Amino acid sequence: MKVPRPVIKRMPVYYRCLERLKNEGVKYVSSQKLARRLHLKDSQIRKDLSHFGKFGKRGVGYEVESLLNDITKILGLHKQWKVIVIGAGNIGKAIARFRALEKNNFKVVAVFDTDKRKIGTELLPGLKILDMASLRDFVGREGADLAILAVPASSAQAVANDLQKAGIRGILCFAPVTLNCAIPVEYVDITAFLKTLAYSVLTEKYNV
Amino acid sequence: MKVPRPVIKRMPVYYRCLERLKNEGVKYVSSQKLARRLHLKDSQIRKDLSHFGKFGKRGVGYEVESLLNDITKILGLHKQWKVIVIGAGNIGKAIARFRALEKNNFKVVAVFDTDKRKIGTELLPGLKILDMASLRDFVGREGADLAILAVPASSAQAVANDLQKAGIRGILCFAPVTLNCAIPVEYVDITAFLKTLAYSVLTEKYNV
DNA sequence: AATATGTTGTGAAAGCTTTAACGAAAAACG
DNA sequence: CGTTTTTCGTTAAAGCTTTCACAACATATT
Ligand SMILES: NC(=O)c1ccc[n+]([C@@H]2O[C@H](COP(=O)([O-])OP(=O)(O)OC[C@H]3O[C@@H](n4cnc5c(N)ncnc54)[C@H](O)[C@@H]3O)[C@@H](O)[C@H]2O)c1
Ligand SMILES: NC(=O)c1ccc[n+]([C@@H]2O[C@H](COP(=O)([O-])OP(=O)(O)OC[C@H]3O[C@@H](n4cnc5c(N)ncnc54)[C@H](O)[C@@H]3O)[C@@H](O)[C@H]2O)c1
Repeated sequence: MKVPRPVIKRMPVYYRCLERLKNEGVKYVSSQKLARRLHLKDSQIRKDLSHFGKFGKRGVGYEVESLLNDITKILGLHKQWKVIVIGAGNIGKAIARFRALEKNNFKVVAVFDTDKRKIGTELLPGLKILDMASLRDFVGREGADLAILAVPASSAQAVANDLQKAGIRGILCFAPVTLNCAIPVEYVDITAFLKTLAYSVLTEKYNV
Repeated sequence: MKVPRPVIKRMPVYYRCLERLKNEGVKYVSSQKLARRLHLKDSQIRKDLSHFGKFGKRGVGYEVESLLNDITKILGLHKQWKVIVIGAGNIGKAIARFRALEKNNFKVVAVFDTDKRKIGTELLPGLKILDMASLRDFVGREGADLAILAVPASSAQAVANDLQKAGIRGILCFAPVTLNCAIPVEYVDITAFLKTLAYSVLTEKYNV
């Protein structure tokens, strides 16, 4: 039975909130307390979790650490995902250097570019920028599951095609385009977020 | 009458597709052709646009350039938005250097940080990193509408409070937290996108 | 042991969004 | 000039998601 996409999009939000609670030393949390922190309805949280099983204890709530483990499994974060970054420009470098990814079990194993001046330079100890020409070999040899696409919009579709051929199974796309792909794609169009934000500011009602 | 959020989230997608068509020299486009490019239903595009007015011509479609102008107005992109970036780290610098923002009428007017070693250094010609202590003065004096929040999660809420007090009207938040704010906030939690992507890869059905 | 309080999981209702269907308009064509 | 083709804007239906409401269970209290 298919889980609705809005539910899937909220799971990482629960995850990060539980992680925080765990660090704060909180042992148990109710759907109501979670809801207050996340500006959601408690019934929504319970319904969301019910898609995957029963994790709570009536009268008590959810054990923070065990629910966190359950969500980790649900999202598939108990095994490490190997990630490659395509495009060692502004955004590609920022992400490759972002160490918190590893805490979430996403490991950046390589960065690729076509720019001869960049190829061979070291972004982090042990993380050299590789030639796009070696993409297919690399993925075949070292294995990689996901790709973060940080190239100009004009080359995004071509690169996406290469990624699929190389055996990549999912793409996180920063370029402002809609890709034609047979594998899952998530889009992070930052200018689109700003536009949505601009609209919200313009139409905002006086609230809270 | 309130426009549904899913509609607002699609408007920037229409925008970027029309921009592309304009560059390709296309003069007219039908909802069907747009739908095919964007993997949507034509009826959805027509319905979405109908929330804002009548932009098409029966039997013909939409005039690319004029629809682009209309969407520009709808999203409030005909006037320039002054944007400040908070946190001159990996992601903050990448965004401050991202020139395409200006084409969309978002102008990064300042970058702020608390790190004494960074303050005063120049990120781009004419774009110095300023001291957080001068935030309120700056916003009061120069004016700024939106803030891009690129500080560690641990300080995000405190900074958000400062931003509101300074008069900022909307926040684009890269930190993996849910903020308590009275102004509009959009979240860009990159690890959350990766988690959603991981889930999709795991549960993918063999398709297309 | 009985009562009070708290909280989950879930079925049903309400609310919202997408899709289908079609009349009305615009252009193209013979 | 009437007919055909195309495509919009809109109403209504279908489909999906959120919220409500409550029985069932868990613990604490007296
Ligand atoms: N920088 C940002 O803050 C930002 C924000 C939102 C979106 N984006 C988007 O992210 C993408 C990258 O932006 P950026 O600012 O990092 O650009 P950039 O120009 O700094 O970097 C792009 C990199 O991709 C490389 N490249 C180009 N074609 C390639 C190919 N076919 N294969 C492999 N590598 C290739 C270039 O050599 C360059 O190093 C763009 O699509 C942009 O619209 C960037
Ligand atoms: N780098 C990435 O690719 C990436 C991806 C996803 C999310 N994020 C998130 O974005 C945020 C920033 O990430 P980063 O990698 O750029 O971190 P970073 O450590 O490189 O940069 C953070 C910057 O914020 C500054 N800072 C700290 N406290 C501040 C305060 N109170 N006021 C003003 N400035 C302050 C620091 O001096 C530093 O320059 C984090 O919340 C992170 O989780 C980053």
